[in-house]
Amino acid sequence: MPRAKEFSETEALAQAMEVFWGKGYEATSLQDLISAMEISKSSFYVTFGSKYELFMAAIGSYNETRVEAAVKMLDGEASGKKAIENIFAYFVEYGEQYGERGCFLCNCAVEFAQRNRAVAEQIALGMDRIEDAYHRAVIRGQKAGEIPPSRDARSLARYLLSCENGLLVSAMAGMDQRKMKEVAQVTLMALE
Amino acid sequence: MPRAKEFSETEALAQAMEVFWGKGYEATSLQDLISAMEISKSSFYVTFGSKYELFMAAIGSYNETRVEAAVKMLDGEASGKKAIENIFAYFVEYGEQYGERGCFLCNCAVEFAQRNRAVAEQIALGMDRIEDAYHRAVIRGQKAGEIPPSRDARSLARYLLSCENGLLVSAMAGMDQRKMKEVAQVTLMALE
DNA sequence: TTTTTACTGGACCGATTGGTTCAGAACGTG
DNA sequence: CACGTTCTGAACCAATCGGTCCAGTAAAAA
Repeated sequence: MPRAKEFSETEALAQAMEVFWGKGYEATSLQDLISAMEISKSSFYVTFGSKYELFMAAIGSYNETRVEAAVKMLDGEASGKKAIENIFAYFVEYGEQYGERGCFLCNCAVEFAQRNRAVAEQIALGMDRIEDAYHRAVIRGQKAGEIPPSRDARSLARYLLSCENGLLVSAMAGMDQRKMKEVAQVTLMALE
Repeated sequence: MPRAKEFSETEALAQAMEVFWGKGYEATSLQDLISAMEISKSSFYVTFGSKYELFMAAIGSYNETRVEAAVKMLDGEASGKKAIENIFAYFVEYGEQYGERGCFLCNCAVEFAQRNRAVAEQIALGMDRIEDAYHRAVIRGQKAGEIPPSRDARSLARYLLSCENGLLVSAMAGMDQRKMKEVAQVTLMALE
């Protein structure tokens, strides 16, 4: 009977995602990928089909891990306002890490979205999940009296997502942690 | 004596910028460039040196034209608040155009900034110009009593720049014009 | 007309790109 | 052991990459 698999498909995919995240699609060569994934070229093609297919899977992996983690951060906190403050503090604190490579979805949007509908759809999927999580947090905050109920919750959610994107892109453009903190503070005044 | 130049260097550069802006550095081939610039490969290398040097010049060209135009929009309006509202309205209105390719500086930051200091510096140059223009507009607004003087003008300026970046990236990620308008409205409430 | 420069097209370069194929080693199971 | 499967390394592919070089043409001024 069959020989056992020697590498974890999901682990290799996670490694590939890291490379794509850090370098972008075009700048990532097959060599980069198989080196990071620690599999042979043959295994690569047998398992993942092509560079492009792997890339699509990598976005999926990002949605299932990183996006899901952000959503859980937002849903996990009882106080909606606190949850939003926490996640922005997280982005600022890990600004060095995120500053280096930003948000994978945003990066993909910049590099790809206008030329490739399938990529655009995958991106929209992840973005919508975050927006919905912001929305739930805002509603929670409004019910608890932390956030003025006069504001439209959906608009606020989209605003927060857009600001998050802006903050991470700005970090890539060279904004340091101190300035990011300032910007986050101003951003969150919309919840007052 | 010499034969006259048959193509405008600055025009060709502007064409190249358009291509880089639309496709990014890595995805743009020499063929793409010389087709768009309508010059021969030989003229290309004699005039611009290399793909990389052209790219750097293209960022410079962007700073001198598009960034300068934005700065003039912000400085041109007597009312600081109005100026800021106008430029955000502009980004929303031309969201289709910008949605396709966003802000060139942001795109470069995403693709390049972490790996290349020279590119990062060029980007910072343009970003700083915009930030300063926002700053002047905020100060003007505060002096005119349109914007609460209690707010730190520099923080507000950075916030506005970051939100602008976020808005344009979100547009690339698929946000439509209506939602952009909503987000812009929420963003500008920070000036109340 | 000659000189000087601008410009072009095409041949050519080595390197790298993403991708294919295959013989054979490694290994768990029957 | 033998079978069935997984996995690897290397050889190989056509195409494209950015870049160089040059012979030759076009054009304006001397």
